[in-house]
Amino acid sequence: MSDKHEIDPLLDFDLLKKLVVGIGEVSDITGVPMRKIRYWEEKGIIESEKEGEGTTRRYDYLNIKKILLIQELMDEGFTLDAAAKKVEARMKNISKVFLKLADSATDGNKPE
Amino acid sequence: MSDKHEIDPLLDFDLLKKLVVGIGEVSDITGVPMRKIRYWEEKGIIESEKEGEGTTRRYDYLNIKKILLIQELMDEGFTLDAAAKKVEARMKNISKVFLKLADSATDGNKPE
DNA sequence: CGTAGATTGTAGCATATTTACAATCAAAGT
DNA sequence: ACTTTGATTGTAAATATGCTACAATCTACG
Repeated sequence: MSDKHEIDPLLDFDLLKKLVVGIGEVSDITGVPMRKIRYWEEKGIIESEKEGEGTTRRYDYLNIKKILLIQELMDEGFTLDAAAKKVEARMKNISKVFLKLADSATDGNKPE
Repeated sequence: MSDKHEIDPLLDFDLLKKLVVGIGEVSDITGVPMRKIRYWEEKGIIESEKEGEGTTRRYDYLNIKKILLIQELMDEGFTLDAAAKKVEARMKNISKVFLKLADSATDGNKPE
């Protein structure tokens, strides 16, 4: 009992967590140019994961969400740093929800 | 009222729907070799989306889930075709759940 | 051994991404 | 007008990733 996989979860968060896309996709999805995404990264605002050593950037759900939020705030007139700071706060909640869902999906059922 | 974005959804399904990854990522995520994925595709079992004309394959959550399920069944001894058929049935439910969540997230709140 | 189903290997070419250096552009200050 | 600062963009050369089309391999079964 409690093998690798329980039954069908409603949604496979284990899989969703692993979905990481390249910078081109992020650009397509968010409408933010690749070049700008790299720039934000240079400034330490975004942090993509790199698999091996000199490989390419990968972005997960949370990264992409963050990019979307920053862009929204800048459209409203915030500076990059201000937007980043504001988003940073919201990301804490967003991450918490996402990771919590992901975790509870992983261990199946836990009383406490 | 009812602009582009409502408030924070718990999860941004609109974004999740758009997450499509390259074949290399799928291979990393699922453990199924790229070559095999392409083979299954040749046989019509998997259908990746191609953006433009001669561009590269993209796989979304549902595609990847399907690949995982087929691999599981084959590990249990099913033939490729049998596994594909069996999975096809399960995918209907899985898709329904996913797309339903995605849709209800998109229109925010709809009585009927 | 022969056959069918399943998978793998690889060459040659096409597309995507990276890094690094530099240029641009708008708004604010003096 | 000139300069500064923050934000963004352009691009070349190298590396990484992916595509197609060919053929080869491997296993189970009669």
